[in-house]
Amino acid sequence: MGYKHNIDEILDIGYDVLRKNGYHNVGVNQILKEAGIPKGSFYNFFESKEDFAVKVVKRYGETNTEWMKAFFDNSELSPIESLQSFYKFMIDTNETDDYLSGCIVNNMSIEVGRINNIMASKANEQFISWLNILAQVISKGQNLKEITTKFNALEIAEYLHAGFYGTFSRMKVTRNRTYMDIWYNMSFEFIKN
Amino acid sequence: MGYKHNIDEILDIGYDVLRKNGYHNVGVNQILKEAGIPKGSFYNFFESKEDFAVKVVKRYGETNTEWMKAFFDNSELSPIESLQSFYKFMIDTNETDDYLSGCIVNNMSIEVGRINNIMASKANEQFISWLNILAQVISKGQNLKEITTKFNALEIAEYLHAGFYGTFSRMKVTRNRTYMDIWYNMSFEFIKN
DNA sequence: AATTAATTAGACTAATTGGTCTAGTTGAGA
DNA sequence: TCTCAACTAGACCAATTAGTCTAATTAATT
Repeated sequence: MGYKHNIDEILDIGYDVLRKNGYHNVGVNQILKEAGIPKGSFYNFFESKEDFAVKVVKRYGETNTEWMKAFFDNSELSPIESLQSFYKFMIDTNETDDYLSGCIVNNMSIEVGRINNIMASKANEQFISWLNILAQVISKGQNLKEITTKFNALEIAEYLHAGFYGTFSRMKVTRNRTYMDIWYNMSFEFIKN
Repeated sequence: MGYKHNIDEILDIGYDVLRKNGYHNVGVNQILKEAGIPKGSFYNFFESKEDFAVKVVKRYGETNTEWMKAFFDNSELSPIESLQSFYKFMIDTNETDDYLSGCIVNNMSIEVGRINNIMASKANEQFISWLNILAQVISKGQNLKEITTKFNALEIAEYLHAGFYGTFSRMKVTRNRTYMDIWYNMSFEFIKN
């Protein structure tokens, strides 16, 4: 049966709250309220607010890693086409979100990357894990001569995905997808062979 | 003579504090302490903490706009070379800062862009102002056939500069310039004719 | 010299912060 | 069925939050 509350459910709610509002702008009490748990349970599950936030990032990062793996494994498109369809999907997802939240790993990196070593290294971990999946697809595209070989696959992956992060800064203040679409068109024009 | 304290000096100190620590992680009392002013003076000069932060971003943005204008006006390099030297300088600047702070406009966009309309529009204003300067240089480079004409100057400017913002997320958690240098090499390789 | 508005100074406030503590409850294993 | 650790519950705490208020001081204007 288990007890009343479940860590993963709390982490999922925490993901929403932290992604939308950031780290320092959210109090523990707000998390308790949104998750519907008493403080005792929170501190039974997590050592501190920091520990909670790190675990939120970890869970999201790992879930997303699995999702990405499945996405590319199941794709019947060519490598470059599957990459394009991946980023198209990511941009569309942000549209349904009114372009306001962005990516929690990016948000945490910028807000607390400098002042919190544990969060910094956890965010970096997730990013690298995604990067390796992208690099594999890029590598396949290079072998098929779809993608430029001027740079190696991992570099192109980092270029693409961090470039995508740059679009979030613009999106959050312009609140539209204009620049994300420009980024998409230019990036794929540049890396195509 | 004037009074004891000066708004611009407070804003300059505020720039340092907010850039390094973010918005919600800094209290008004900390600003008072670092600037050496009493609370009465702060609330005499600024309506609120938000008003203060917006004015910090405005002042930095405008100062930087002037600096960029002078940088490109005084440059004796060709357009693409002056762009390269500009970004080289920006990367070096972050190195002296131990790669921890980044750009305040980017930081504020990510941390409070979603939840604070005034800050969002002020950050966007500064970004656009920089963008226009970059676009002018890019346009010159396009006329000289140094830079690709596959995309218009403003699009390339936004692509370049927001891409550079993406590098900050990586920098803040990896705390080195590796990815910034990769970004630099790839971006200029891609936009060169 | 008198008046006035701007500025300085910091004590104070109500609300909120992250976190602790104790008491009671639950569920699984012996 | 008994035992014990995990969990639930929320009152409580010291510190901090953004912001207010009143009084004193300063500089410029009349």
